Amino acid sequence: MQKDTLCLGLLSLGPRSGYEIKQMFEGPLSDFYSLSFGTIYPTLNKLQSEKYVSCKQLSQSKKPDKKVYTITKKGKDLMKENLLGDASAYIRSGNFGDQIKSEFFLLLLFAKYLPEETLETVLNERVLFLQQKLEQFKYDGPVPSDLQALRNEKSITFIRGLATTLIESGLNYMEKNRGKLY
Amino acid sequence: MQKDTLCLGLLSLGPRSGYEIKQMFEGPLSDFYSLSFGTIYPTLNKLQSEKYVSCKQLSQSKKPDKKVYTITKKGKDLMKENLLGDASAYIRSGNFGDQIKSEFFLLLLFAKYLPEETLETVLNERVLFLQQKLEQFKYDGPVPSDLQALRNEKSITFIRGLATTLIESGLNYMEKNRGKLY
DNA sequence: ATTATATATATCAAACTGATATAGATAGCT
DNA sequence: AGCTATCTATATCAGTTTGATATATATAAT
Repeated sequence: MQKDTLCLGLLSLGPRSGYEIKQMFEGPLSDFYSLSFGTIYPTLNKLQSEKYVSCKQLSQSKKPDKKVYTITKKGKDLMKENLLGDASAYIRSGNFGDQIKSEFFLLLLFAKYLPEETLETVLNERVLFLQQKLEQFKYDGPVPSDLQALRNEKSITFIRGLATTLIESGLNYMEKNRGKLY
Repeated sequence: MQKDTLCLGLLSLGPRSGYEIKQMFEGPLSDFYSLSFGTIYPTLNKLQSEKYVSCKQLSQSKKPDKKVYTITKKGKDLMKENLLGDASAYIRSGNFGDQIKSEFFLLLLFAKYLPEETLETVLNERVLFLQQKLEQFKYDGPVPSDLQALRNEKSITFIRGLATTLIESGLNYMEKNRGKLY
């Protein structure tokens, strides 16, 4: 997805600063996508200069100033147009679409070059790690207020449920079939 | 995973040209990882100049010349060293690890901006697409001989099985819960 | 006092991709 | 025979993106 469309989409959930957009990528979106500051800040500047977002400079008492961006009518129109135009391309992506870029799968591919006890440790730690992920996805407690907007999206509920299901069946498969790697 | 380690790993399965390594990424590895020609060719040149691989220029009668690379003892040692050293980092990656980069999940996140009939089409096509993927992973027929080496790896059997399981439970979830998106 | 951490924006070298260039061969169509 | 398309094969490069670093202020912990 174009960085422009993505930033507009996140701003459509409510006004935010670049730093806060990054926090979304590191929090609730961290398993699905990310953009770096090096992409976010130039994108917001470009969107502002082309009037897709407006910007208010806020002086905060105990924190540095921040620039809060709000999506404009023009920006919402562009976002909708881009989503519609590119929807068909996104059907074939990620999490069994084109690419997963899984370093873990690559490591398994070359598992025969690891000492057996290393492989054992690796698989044990992977299981632990996935169990932790599962807890994270299942956790329904309070989140920082500026992230609650995301949490409340119907689509986030759907995606969290899907992620939970996928991790559970992956864990199950690993526990039943890890013997095949030796 | 470092491109060096990855290329050495693929060459450890048998001597290959840069073009043939790319074919692996576009064939049996396409759902898990990829590198472009712009990365593969410079990497092979660097590995050769540092004696991690040797190179034979082959004149072919009906095709362009090709450079076939073979991993050396020094190269195999480096590969094993790197795999061991980085193994713990790869435990927390992809397919529920750090990042999926799923354009499809992003599209769902903004599903409310799509007309209802578009969303319906998108979900239907995603189901069809995943069903096709499932067939691909289940297919056990003949593959080009230079890719058979990969197919025969124990780890590939494990990973294909895992992918099949994940797609199946993902499909199942989507069919049962798609109503939650409207 | 010092170190660590958090908020906040900005920049940049290094890495990587996607596209394009080059070149010989084959295959199908008219 | 000529034309277009596609495949094998290597190479290069502009444009994009990341990961790291710089800058600045403030709080919390040791």
